[in-house]
Amino acid sequence: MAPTGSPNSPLPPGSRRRRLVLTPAQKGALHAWFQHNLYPGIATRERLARELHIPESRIQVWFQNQRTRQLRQSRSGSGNSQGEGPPRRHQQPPEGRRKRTSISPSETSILLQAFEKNRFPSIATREHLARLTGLPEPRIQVWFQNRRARHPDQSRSGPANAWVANPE
DNA sequence: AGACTAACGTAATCAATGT
DNA sequence: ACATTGATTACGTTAGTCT
Repeated sequence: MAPTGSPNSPLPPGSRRRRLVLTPAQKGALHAWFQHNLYPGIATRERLARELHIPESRIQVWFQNQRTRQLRQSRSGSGNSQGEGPPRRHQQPPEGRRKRTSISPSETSILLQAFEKNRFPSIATREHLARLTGLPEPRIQVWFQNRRARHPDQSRSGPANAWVANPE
């Protein structure tokens, strides 16, 4: 039983974006920047994206993963209690964030419909929605993350339902 | 087969914007 | 002041690459 197949597939195949393979040159450049700043702002990330020919969202994820890697290595490596940088937040003036994306009511309506059908859209679906709305796919991914966090599956036999009772 | 790591998830929080 | 919601963080998990 349970031949080659997994007992259950939490995620349909092809739901993730294709994993990209970084060249040694790209990794080198990223590591170099990481040394200078663990928290690059949108301007730096966009510049790196242009120079390395990597989507900005992938740069952002690389820095996220890299911070975790370094912290993990710092800890388990040895009884290092000081010297290396503890999770010191940006000591330099923090670089600017991405400008808040404004999502129009009609765009929200499109995303909302998709959300009701599937709270975990595949990369193909997210890209489709990006075309429909004209919004960048990474913004759509974040939109779904925020939506899931703030609108838990209400079809659960939970509390007597106190959500938006619509006053008036 | 196991190490490494990009992609992705949640939870908490920061922060812009509108009322 | 406060509610809403987009953006970012830490950290754990999933799954593709490489040895």
